[in-house]
Amino acid sequence: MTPTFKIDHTNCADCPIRHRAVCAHCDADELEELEGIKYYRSFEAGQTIIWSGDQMNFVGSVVSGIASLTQTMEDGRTQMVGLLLPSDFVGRPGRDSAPYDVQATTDLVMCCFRKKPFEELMNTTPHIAHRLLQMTLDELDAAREWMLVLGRKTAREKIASLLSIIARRDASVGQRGSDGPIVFDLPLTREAMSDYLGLTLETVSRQISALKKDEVILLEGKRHVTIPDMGRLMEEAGDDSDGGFLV
Amino acid sequence: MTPTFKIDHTNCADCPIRHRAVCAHCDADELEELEGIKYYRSFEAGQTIIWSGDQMNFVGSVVSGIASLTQTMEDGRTQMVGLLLPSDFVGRPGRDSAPYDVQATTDLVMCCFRKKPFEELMNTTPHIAHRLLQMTLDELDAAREWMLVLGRKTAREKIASLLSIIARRDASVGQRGSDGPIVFDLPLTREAMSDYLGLTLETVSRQISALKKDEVILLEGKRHVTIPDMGRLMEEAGDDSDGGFLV
DNA sequence: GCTTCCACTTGATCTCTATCAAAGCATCTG
DNA sequence: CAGATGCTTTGATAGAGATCAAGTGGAAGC
Repeated sequence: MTPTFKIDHTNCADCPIRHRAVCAHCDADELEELEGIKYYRSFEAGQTIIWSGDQMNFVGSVVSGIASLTQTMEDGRTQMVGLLLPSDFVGRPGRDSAPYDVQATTDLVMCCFRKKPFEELMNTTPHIAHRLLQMTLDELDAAREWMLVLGRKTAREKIASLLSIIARRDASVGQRGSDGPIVFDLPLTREAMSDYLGLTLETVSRQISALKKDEVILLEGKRHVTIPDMGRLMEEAGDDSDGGFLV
Repeated sequence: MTPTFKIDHTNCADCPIRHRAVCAHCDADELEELEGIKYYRSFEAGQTIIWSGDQMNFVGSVVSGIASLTQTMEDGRTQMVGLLLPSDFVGRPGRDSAPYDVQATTDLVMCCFRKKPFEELMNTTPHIAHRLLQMTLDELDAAREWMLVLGRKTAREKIASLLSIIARRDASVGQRGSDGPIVFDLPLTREAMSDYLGLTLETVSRQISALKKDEVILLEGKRHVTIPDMGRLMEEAGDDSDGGFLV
């Protein structure tokens, strides 16, 4: 349901970026110009990539690892407002400063493009502008879906919602549509989850324990999750079985 | 801080649409083509314009009145995910169906464009595509700012946040930057506010009474609000005094 | 004028989640 | 191995907001 542009990845083995991203590898034919302004950056877990208010002189995609967008109040309360998984786009063409902190939640590699030349390219290449609009609409959908989670769901439903997003994005590659169990490692600390869900880390821990006790999920160690029945998890999340499209 | 495109409205008296919208009036020079596919629609308060999942065969701007975007869970819990004030854009170029209900919160007039021709125009007119991207980025910023409100603010802060948005968007026209009191009529019922804020209507009512008792706001009747000190209200909202850019 | 209706207010109580506090359990360090 | 450190779990308690239940007040209709 997601892909707006069908990109053929068969000749693109070393490209980690999936359909939604703007990627020099995938579009080498039409976007050779990007090669010149492209560079890679690595970050360590915990590192802040951009502070809220800073100049942001690049755009880019996540290659590997996880980044988060967070907003912070003066008194220290924080809310994660976006979770960037591999292939997700970061950047605000036409804008100068970042309205939120961007942090590396795990070790992270990004594929960046200098903003100025990227914008020029965008202005002369309708294709890119169009694709960016589609990506931004996707992000907007995800943000709005998440508003329902934050505003109206219980702690237990919030956890189930988060798990089902991560399961779908992280683990389902190669398992699409299968009914079997889904297995993955949680890429977030309990604290990061609490920042995303508008909860405290204690509540996150308690609800995860409860879902485990009720066998909605199986836990090995603290991070290794097995979901025996995805449908059951989505019921717990309060989603209709159809399944959304978050983040 | 908001306008990305400076449009001169001095010769545009009958155009209700402000800087952020795509508007045939304002851009008559370059967008004459739009005239042919433009039409107006009126709705009564309470009417549903689009149901979640429906085909959405137009895009458009709010001319007068207020519309809301809401998501609903199977058990009836609802969350408003967007509030559309005059000049705001509705529509998802490139998408077929709506992911949420669109409702007229007050009597409403919209300026619509048939989607197909609008999209064709968009594909051949980089200017429009570019402007749409900017508008979508604005909406994304607003949605993310609202995630902080939903996830981390107290009921009192939520109400103050909502009042300060409405005050800035609704009443400040012609009062920009002034330090004097701000006066406006609340365009939302207590229930609509509760849907927007992730609260119950009783809590909304109690917190409004509390803000009134503490003289953060003055109330005449149930809807007529005076804000004697905007700075005070924004402190109550937990915003830094700079002031955000919501909705 | 009286009734009805609707949006709103206010009160009493309950419950979920936050808060405060302590302890468990890996991994790393010396 | 002992100790430190970081992430996590669990327990006890408190508090913000939900829920249930009346009641108010203004506008519309008869």
